Amino acid sequence: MGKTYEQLLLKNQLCFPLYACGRKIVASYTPYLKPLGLTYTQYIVLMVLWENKTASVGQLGETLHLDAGTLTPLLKRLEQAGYVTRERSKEDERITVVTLTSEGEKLKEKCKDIPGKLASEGSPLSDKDAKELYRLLYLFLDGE
Amino acid sequence: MGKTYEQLLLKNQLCFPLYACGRKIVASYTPYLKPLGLTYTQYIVLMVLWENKTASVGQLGETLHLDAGTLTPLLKRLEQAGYVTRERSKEDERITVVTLTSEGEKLKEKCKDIPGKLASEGSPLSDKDAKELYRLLYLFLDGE
DNA sequence: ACAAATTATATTGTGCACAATATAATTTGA
DNA sequence: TCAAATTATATTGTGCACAATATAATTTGT
Repeated sequence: MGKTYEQLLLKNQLCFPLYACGRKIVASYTPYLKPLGLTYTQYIVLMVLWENKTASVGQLGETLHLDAGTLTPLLKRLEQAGYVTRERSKEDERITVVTLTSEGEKLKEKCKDIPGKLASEGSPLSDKDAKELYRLLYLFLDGE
Repeated sequence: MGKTYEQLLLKNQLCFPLYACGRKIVASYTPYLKPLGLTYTQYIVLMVLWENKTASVGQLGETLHLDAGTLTPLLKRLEQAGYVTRERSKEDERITVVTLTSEGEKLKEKCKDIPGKLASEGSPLSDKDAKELYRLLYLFLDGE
């Protein structure tokens, strides 16, 4: 194996574990979300709304790094399920305002123990390592 | 905001940056892969084959943490493009053996500079941070 | 004021990603 | 030995994820 190709080895790249960890996160939440009829992406959209009650499609996209092509159909499904409403802003009709319903608010109570349950499954990371991982991930996300 | 809900805050969770970084990795490779007609997942499948020339669907899945539902159609597309062949093993006909073609081998040459180009875009991480991130990600992946 | 540029969202199309199920080949055990 | 269990892959169906494009509303510049 020539030196030239060394960096093409899976084990020498940061990209693969990042990609794999991203999918592992979704997989680890799924057993807790599926009984509630939620996907992971729907869950993090709801997390934003549990903090703010209301948000535009654009604000959700900026917060979660997702585009309208992902959010529009997802929000329609959440609307169909009765967890949010979608209506055009009166001030600026280009904007679609997403608002949590009382049913959506109730879901917060059902979800509040999920992070704790996942933590108690025994994370392979110590508190110190988790903090460091958190720092490095945000450095990677926000940097450049 | 009651203490009970604190752990539901996006900013307090490790899951979101992991999920977002996974997608950012795919997005950062895409500009280099798309001109070659490849997706990121196809690229990492080819990386395994560039190392081994041949692999079963199951071996690819174990290495990349992907299941047959993802791999079968992806491999059919790579076969269609002429980069791999798929045939049942003579010894055990349950196994589908995926083999790199000479066209697939040629792609390795075209891809060998991609990691370097991405690195030169200016990673927000120092070498030391990148090493530490690598360690923590594999701890998270392999642990438990 | 009003045409051009910009902004915000929606739509369309392709390709993952994975759960659930199906199918065929191989292995195991009474 | 041969039925039951296991293994490896394929198929089906749902839901992202995102590029490319479309559309309608708003802003900008002259």
